[in-house]
Amino acid sequence: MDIDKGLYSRKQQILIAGAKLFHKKGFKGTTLQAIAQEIGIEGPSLYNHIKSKNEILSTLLLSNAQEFYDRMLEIKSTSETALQKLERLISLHIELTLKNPNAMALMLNEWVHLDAEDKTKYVNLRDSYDNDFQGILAQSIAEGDVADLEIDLMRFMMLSSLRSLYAWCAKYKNFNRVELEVTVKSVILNGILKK
Amino acid sequence: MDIDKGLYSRKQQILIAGAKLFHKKGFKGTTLQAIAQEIGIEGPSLYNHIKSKNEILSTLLLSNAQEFYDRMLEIKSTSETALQKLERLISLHIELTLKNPNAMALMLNEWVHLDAEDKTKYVNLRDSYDNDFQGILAQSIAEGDVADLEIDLMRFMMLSSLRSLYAWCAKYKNFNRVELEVTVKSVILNGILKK
DNA sequence: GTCTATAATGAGATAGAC
DNA sequence: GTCTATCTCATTATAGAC
Repeated sequence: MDIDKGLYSRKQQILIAGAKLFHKKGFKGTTLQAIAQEIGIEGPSLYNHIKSKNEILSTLLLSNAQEFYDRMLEIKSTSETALQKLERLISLHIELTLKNPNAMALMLNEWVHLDAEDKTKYVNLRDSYDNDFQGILAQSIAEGDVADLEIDLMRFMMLSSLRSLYAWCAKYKNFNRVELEVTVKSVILNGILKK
Repeated sequence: MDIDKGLYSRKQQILIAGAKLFHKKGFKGTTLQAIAQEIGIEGPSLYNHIKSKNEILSTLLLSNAQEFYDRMLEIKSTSETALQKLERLISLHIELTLKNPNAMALMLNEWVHLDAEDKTKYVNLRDSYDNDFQGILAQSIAEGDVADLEIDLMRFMMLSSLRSLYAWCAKYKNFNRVELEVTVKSVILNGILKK
């Protein structure tokens, strides 16, 4: 029983415990009994709050994917340069990683266990995000700020390191957030070589 | 039955099929029946070649982790500059990714399902590799080639994008390998900004 | 070495009392 | 809303014939 009962509704407690355990042991490796125990009730009691084990996963994944996509639309619609938008996207990843580290981990792998309908929704949201990300990257090449390299690969490498940041934050807990943002931006934009 | 019987021993066929299915559906989401079907036999027949389902996973993970570490020791022991060693490490990741894409995917996540003893071995190999990688990075900072930023984070971002490359290769099958290496090195070393 | 039959276990989900 | 008891099914692994 690790989760404060006073602050969160049972449903929220289940989602928090689910994210933590799905991250630690995988969706298939996590039992409902384990989730229930984490919040101090018995397994079958969960069914007063959820419809199925899969519902926990899909709620976590779809809400986070939706949040990423909503924020992308916001950033896309500003009148900044594409490079400024890229910097905002880096900040966005860091912001949402700090807010929801366990969910970030799930978004990399556990979506394969969604059932068909939710998987389609999830993949569509993710693909739309990736597409828009690449569109902004293309624009920043056109604007002369970014190097004209294989764009799929650039987008892929940027998103790979951004999407893995949850693991770094979990390991080095005493980092300074501002310094984290500055360093991540520098590594992505300028590379590791000394100028 | 996707795997040519003539070229590989049954044990090898099982490992190839296991890697493919563990990657696609996760270790816990893959049944022995599915692995058996992939090579054209029945589930229980697998036990003529393996001791348990877990043995398939541990063989895959430990042999690949060992190969990474052996190659690291080779590279470490050369008399090149640290920066040249970093470039060799980037090439190493690409080489092993192309040789064994499914195993690369497993190394990111599925190791959590190893049983205690193998998990310890695996984590030790991985940590040793990461340590040596960071040591070379530190040396290249000392040699004045690499920027003196938060070194844990630089190492982490480099390895995150290198370890995810299997997914890019799977999606863009018609890439040129030389161009891939050149682009990856450029993005990591010089960043995405136009010079 | 492969098969069919089956044991043994574990986990998602439901029923019904409180 | 939570509990205990139970159903049901899937899956790992074994036994023993061929």
